[in-house]
Amino acid sequence: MDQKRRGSSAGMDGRRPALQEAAAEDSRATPAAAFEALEANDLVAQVTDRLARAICDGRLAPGQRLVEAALARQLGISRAPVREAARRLEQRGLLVAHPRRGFFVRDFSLEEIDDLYGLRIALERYAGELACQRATVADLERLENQLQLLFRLAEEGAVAAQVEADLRFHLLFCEASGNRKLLKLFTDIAGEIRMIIVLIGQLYEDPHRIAETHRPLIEALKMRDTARLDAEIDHHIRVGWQEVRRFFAERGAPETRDDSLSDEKPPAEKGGT
Amino acid sequence: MDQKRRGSSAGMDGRRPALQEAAAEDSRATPAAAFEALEANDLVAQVTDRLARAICDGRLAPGQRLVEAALARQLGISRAPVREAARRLEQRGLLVAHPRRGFFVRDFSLEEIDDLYGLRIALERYAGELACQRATVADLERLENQLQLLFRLAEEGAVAAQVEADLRFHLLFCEASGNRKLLKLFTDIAGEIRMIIVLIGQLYEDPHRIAETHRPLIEALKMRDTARLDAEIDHHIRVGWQEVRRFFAERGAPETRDDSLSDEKPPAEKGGT
DNA sequence: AAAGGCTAAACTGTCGACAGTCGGCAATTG
DNA sequence: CAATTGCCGACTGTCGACAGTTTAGCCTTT
Repeated sequence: MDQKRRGSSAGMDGRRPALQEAAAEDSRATPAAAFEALEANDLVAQVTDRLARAICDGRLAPGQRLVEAALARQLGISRAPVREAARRLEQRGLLVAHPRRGFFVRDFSLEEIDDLYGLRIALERYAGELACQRATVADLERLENQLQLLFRLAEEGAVAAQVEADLRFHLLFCEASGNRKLLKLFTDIAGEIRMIIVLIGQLYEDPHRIAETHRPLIEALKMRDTARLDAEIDHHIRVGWQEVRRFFAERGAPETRDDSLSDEKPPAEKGGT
Repeated sequence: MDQKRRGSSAGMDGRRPALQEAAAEDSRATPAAAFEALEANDLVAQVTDRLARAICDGRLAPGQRLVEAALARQLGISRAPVREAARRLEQRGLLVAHPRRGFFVRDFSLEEIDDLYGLRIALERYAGELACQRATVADLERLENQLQLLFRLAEEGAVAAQVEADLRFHLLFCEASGNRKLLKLFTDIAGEIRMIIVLIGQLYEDPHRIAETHRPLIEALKMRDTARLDAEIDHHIRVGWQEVRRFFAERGAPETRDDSLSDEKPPAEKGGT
């Protein structure tokens, strides 16, 4: 009876990153179909988005507890949507759920970071391999543009934006692979990477050089040189990995509640995402 | 320290008249799959488990719709846990959620199968690489035992059990990599693979030979021969992939609602999981 | 003053109730 | 007779309410 205004404090905000929002499937009647499909009332999506942003912006510190009821109240909605949103963020790796105790903002141990980056390399290398076979001119163009964007942001000193653009560059790469499942997995991983980078606090020492390190990737892809692209990707990511590792080594390692084995260490150098 | 809880809640009198007559009248949505009511704690986990089993056992056909309320009634619980379980299965790839329309049992298009297997190769190769560096004697032993189990089940002609054991063998492999995140991702993928295999209906033509194809993997790992292991894994999986592909090619391709690009085709031969 | 036990407060897991939405069937129209 | 619009029923998205569990703080005991 009181389907109250969900605008108290939880209005509806803008859209988010979405790569290629394909929503065209209804081409039946309505000739002048020029209306964009609106999907406003999706509380879960909105909450998910907000929380994700808050976490990645560092407004919510790692390890911090999230109380469903409190959040729900702040947003002016019930617990159901909040709960659902939290679940989604959990699967994306931004939150962890402790049964009967609720959700906590994800914190990363050094081991987890290594696991993540190692996996990232494996996935991106595969993406590169596929992209070499399948990438379309449109894909290449998008990548080129993204590269230009990286340079522009570097000039402007827009660090946060550059981190975002950097990640997006890699997503475009995965997209060019044509393997949807791969893109999906990588998207989640990118989310975790983003969080790690933000946690560390800007590590971009030389924005322009960072942007530069992406050029070889496109070059190799353009030449359809699988072997070289493979090597470039491996190197590119390892550089960032070792940079992250350096900053994280001194930071605290959270709950590493059981055994563990770690080896794999990235080479040396310094770099971007 | 958490065994006795929840003394039949619901209301105050603690009675729950639902359930018994549930299946009788309901013959519309969620048909044949007659689930028995459950009663304990952690409902979500139980429901998740049951549904997963039902799906993998083929009791729930691909594309079939799952109605929250109906399921909840059959299980004698409310919709909340069912909903949550469904969400989990969605992220595991066994269900797909259509906004406002509910959950449907996952169906695979040929493209999705290709994406999946391609990804699987990438992941298992990485797992193999790591395992070569880190696998402990205990890991090797577990793998050996699992291999023996495969042979035993082959002898007994326990096809279903062998499929399960086969998948587990590969999981052990990932476990030996020591990369937890990798293991997690692969576990989900294995779930989808399992579903595909079951959908196809037993494809094990020569159980013993299938078991045999796993031996080279252990051999290479024992020798810590990364390159060879890499090649073996690639080959091993591609064999299964092409087998699956053959069976699936004639089957129907479900809703592939958008564009798509597909290339990647596995070599020839025939094989197991 | 520190350790242990007890009580109250804070939360999560579940439930049952609604309202709005989606899909299909049926009456209507040309 | 086929296409279109309106209506009806079936379901999902949300909500508010409880019960049992876990956590935190206070009091008692050694």
